[in-house]
Amino acid sequence: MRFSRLLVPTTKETPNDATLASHIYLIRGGFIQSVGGSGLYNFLPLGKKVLDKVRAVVKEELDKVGCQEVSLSFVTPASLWKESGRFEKYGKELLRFKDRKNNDFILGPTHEEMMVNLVRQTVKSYKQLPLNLYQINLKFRDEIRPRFGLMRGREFLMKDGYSFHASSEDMKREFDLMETTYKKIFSRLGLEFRVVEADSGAIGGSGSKEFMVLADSGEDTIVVCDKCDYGANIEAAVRKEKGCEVEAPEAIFSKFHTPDTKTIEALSAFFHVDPYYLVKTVAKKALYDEDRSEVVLFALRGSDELQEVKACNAVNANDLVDITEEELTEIGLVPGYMGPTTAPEGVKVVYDYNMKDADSMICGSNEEAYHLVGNSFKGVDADFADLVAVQEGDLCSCCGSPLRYTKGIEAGHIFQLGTQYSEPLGATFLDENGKAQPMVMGTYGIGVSRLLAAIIEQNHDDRGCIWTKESAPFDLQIIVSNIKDEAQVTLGEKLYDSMLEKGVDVLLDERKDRFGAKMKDYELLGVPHAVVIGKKLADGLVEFVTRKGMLKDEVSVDEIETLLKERF
RNA sequence: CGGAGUGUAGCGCAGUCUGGUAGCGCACCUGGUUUGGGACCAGGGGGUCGAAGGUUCGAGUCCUUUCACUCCGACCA
Repeated sequence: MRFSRLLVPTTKETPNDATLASHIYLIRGGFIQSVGGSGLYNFLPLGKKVLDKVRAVVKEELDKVGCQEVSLSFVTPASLWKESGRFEKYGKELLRFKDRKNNDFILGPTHEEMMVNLVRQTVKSYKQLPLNLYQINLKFRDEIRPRFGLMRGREFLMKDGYSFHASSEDMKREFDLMETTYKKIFSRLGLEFRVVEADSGAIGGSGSKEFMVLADSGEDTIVVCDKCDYGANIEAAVRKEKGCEVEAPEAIFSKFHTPDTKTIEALSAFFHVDPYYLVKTVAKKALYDEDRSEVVLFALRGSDELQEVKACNAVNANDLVDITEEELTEIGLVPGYMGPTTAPEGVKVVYDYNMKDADSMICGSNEEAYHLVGNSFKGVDADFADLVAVQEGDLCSCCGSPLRYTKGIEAGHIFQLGTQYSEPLGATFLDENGKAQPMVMGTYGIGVSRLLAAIIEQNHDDRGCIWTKESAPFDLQIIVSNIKDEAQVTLGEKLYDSMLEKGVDVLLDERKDRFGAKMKDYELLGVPHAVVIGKKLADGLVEFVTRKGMLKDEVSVDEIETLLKERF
């Protein structure tokens, strides 16, 4: 491609709404263009090229392990979503609309229903299983707050795959195969990533793993162990049971006057007791289907923090929301002095596992200015669940080393779904005995357009993008410094032709602009390598440039063509 | 959804307080000079000032309503 013919509107100015490096450089480099609508982008020629390259890597690796690509209709009849129950459940992220006949439709935010529908119409026998179908198509999610350019857009390109099996064991096998395949994909794209345990969220299912591209700008906090392989999203992270070096306070059960002692810190100071021996009671309102809600108290050790996603899962709620002090008072709870043992009738209490058999605990009395000391939870019959947010420095449950936090961009997520879609949607097959069974499913996603952002988050400097080998919009850029210099032009054209002939995707910068402008554009676009043909041509030299680090090697004119032929 | 802010040329912004000819930089077009780090000179094109209503002789500017977008938070495969 000739630069003079390429539509790449590079700019010197940073768009005012962009804060993330990937957002800034993708726009300044003319890869994408804001549509004006929130979270919507056009892909310009260069952006489309990169997108296609990433997409090709994904497709290649999936096809290699027997996955088959399909393309499902983006506009989806709502009837399918009503069948699965998600038409009501999915919430405002689901864009609903009507056609001219007043029928309900949605724009697909994910395609479990569509794929199950496809399969239930075509697969009838165990002999046709297993099956792994995927598509790389647009998704639309009407996000509350789209941001960060391609990182969290409303319309985005996603690879979504679905596998169908006759047994859970076979589904597990495919799940592991997908994990391996995803690792290959992210490695080929040159990404530094980590596979972590994850919460399954709205998609549901049992085991799920996320593929986190490591970047400080990532929106997810992940907990990792440096000694072993353990890694988990904070929403799902577990730790080795925590003890306390300080001895338990000795006290017989009694009520204690504790005025103005409403926080864990204050309580700890008041009694000179480690927070480990205090009960933290967090009240939340749990929301369920059909506007049903209930107040739940979550009780955990004062040294721990509540992890809301875990808490939400513990009560099978759709969502947890905060409660105001007024609401608390109304149902008979005393803010600052709540305790799990004295909760009013009808208020559900869930204990964290670390509270099991806890002894010598101090907790609220649910009476203004009083706490209860000397509580024992030995043998208490109650609801227990994992509720704690793993902290930095907590110990790894696998190897006992300290855990640490890091930030990641969720680029892929794989789920063991089971039969939660196949059953309600009636996707069954006949087994060897001629008996109808629901298919066991897995589902696997990769945020393809988000990957562009992730690649740049991990690979950029203060001058622009640095694309990795398999994601780069071009393999090589040839820069003719001064097009008035005939010798430079001749050599540039010759190298260009020879690279084209070899099948190298090469960009020839033969614009009239000055050297500085061309280099700025080169740095902004981030093609991995360039040949600069400039003033030193008079001495028989050109420069071979590596974008990463902007390394420049002088190469003699006689050797450059050979060198390029070897490298590309 | 709560808090804050912004809408003026393709992009980045000034002008609004104190009403009176629509401005600047980048980009774009023409001509010329220039060519190793985003050149220079001269000339030029491009605007329903987010929308609707109101006040006024006169509104980008004042008043009312409304829409959109952005940021922080909450939220989120």
